[in-house]
Amino acid sequence: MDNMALAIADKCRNCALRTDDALICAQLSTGELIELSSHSTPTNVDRKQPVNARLVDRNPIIAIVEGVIGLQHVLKDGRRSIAALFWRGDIVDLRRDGERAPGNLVALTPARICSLSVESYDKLVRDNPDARAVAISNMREQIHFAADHSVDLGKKSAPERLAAFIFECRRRQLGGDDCQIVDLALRRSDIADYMGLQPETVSRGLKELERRELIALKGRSKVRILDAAALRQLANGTPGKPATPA
Amino acid sequence: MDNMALAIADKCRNCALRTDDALICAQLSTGELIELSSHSTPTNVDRKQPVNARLVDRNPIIAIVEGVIGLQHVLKDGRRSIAALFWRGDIVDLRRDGERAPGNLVALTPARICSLSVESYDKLVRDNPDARAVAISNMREQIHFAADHSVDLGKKSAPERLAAFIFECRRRQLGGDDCQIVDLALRRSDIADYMGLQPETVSRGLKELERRELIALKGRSKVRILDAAALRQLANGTPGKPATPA
DNA sequence: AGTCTGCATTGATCAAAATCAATTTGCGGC
DNA sequence: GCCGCAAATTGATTTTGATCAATGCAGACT
Repeated sequence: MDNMALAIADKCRNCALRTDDALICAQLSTGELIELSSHSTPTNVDRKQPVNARLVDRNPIIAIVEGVIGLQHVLKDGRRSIAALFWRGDIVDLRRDGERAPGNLVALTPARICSLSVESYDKLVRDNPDARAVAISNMREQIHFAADHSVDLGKKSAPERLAAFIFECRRRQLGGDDCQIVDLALRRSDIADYMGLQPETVSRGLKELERRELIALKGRSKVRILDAAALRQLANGTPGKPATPA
Repeated sequence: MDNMALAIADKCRNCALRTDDALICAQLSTGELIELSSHSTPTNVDRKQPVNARLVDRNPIIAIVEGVIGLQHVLKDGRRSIAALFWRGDIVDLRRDGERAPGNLVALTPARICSLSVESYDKLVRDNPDARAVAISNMREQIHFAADHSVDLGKKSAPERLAAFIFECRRRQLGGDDCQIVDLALRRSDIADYMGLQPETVSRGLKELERRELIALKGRSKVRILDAAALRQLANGTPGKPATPA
């Protein structure tokens, strides 16, 4: 029992995946947690650093504990795009077959992740219905989110995309959906790569939202939402008046 | 036993979901199939028709039997975008919460779908490990595919997107990955809405691929791949020489 | 305090794709 | 085989955002 307590203390005590009731490790019995923890590797990743390839290769299930991780694809001529963002609680399953390159995970903020072995993860999903429910529901959210993101990239203007991005940040940040102040979390160039824009366009776009009095920029990475309803409208693709005419 | 045989005969006999070993209903015992079939509604949908909203509302799990279904979002000023494509064997789980509009399913070719009740679908995923494996692996593919699609939309040129689209069609069509002739399946304007382009640009882009001798257009909807390697390169984002210079 | 260094912003061009407006082309029905 | 029509193509023009090139700024380090 001391061993068990110690085993948990070692890695998992205080880990958000365990302490937040909605997340995967909170669904586990003590025994399951100990078992899982012996096949998991928690790691800190500095901003801009890729997640260790060897680690991913051995344990291709990555749970995000803290920070933001991007799934990055680099085209052969250097164009970079970030196909998806993963936030606290998300589970990234990197197993894949097929002809297209899988892309690689990079930290877009200082981050903490925990990589799990496929065997223990699959076992959990098989045997623990609560863990399974969390895992499946996270997958479903990822699918729905990806669809929304495709709509953003497919047909929206730069300001619309940025409005959508601000809401994504708000939804995923600790305070949740009712904060007035939103932390953009990523650098301009990462926002650009994620939203299919150039950094300059991100900059101008945020300025434009400010000019329309939908937001106020507070320093480099914080935004105060001034008119949440109008910003939401814009994010959802309502054309949006070209600002208050004189 | 006659009843059982009849019950299967009624709806599920000859259904691809049952006859194709890789698909969900092929994983079920006779009893499970009968049970599921009593909570499922197979439907044909004509091209351009939305999937009946009431049907989706009652049974929000949609399995694609045949044809192509698109998840369509229409912005308030009429811009249309198709966030995802679903092909034979795909399972669409439309349950979702959250602020963004869910989008609606429309048939992009004449299609056949089967809508399942959440209860019986969840029961299946809970109790039948093989069915669960099929369902989860389909979700994982959808996630990976969506990521690839985001890369296409985020940073690729029109010809690159079209090359990627041709490969998507090839991968999902019955013949599979080694066909020379690919059926584009969708109309130009649907391709446009899916790939984040305008129909005119799709037309010009396909012409461009033909000019570069990567493909040959065979009628309106069929394409012969002339140089699969180079086309793949282009799809993957290698700049691509501006055609054979004189 | 002073410099260094990465980011962010700004401004001036440029190019790709969108838009607008006709035609043209196939294809299903007679 | 010939209509009729939706879909596809073509061409001219405009727009948006990318690109290129500085400049500005704030925090880290000495």
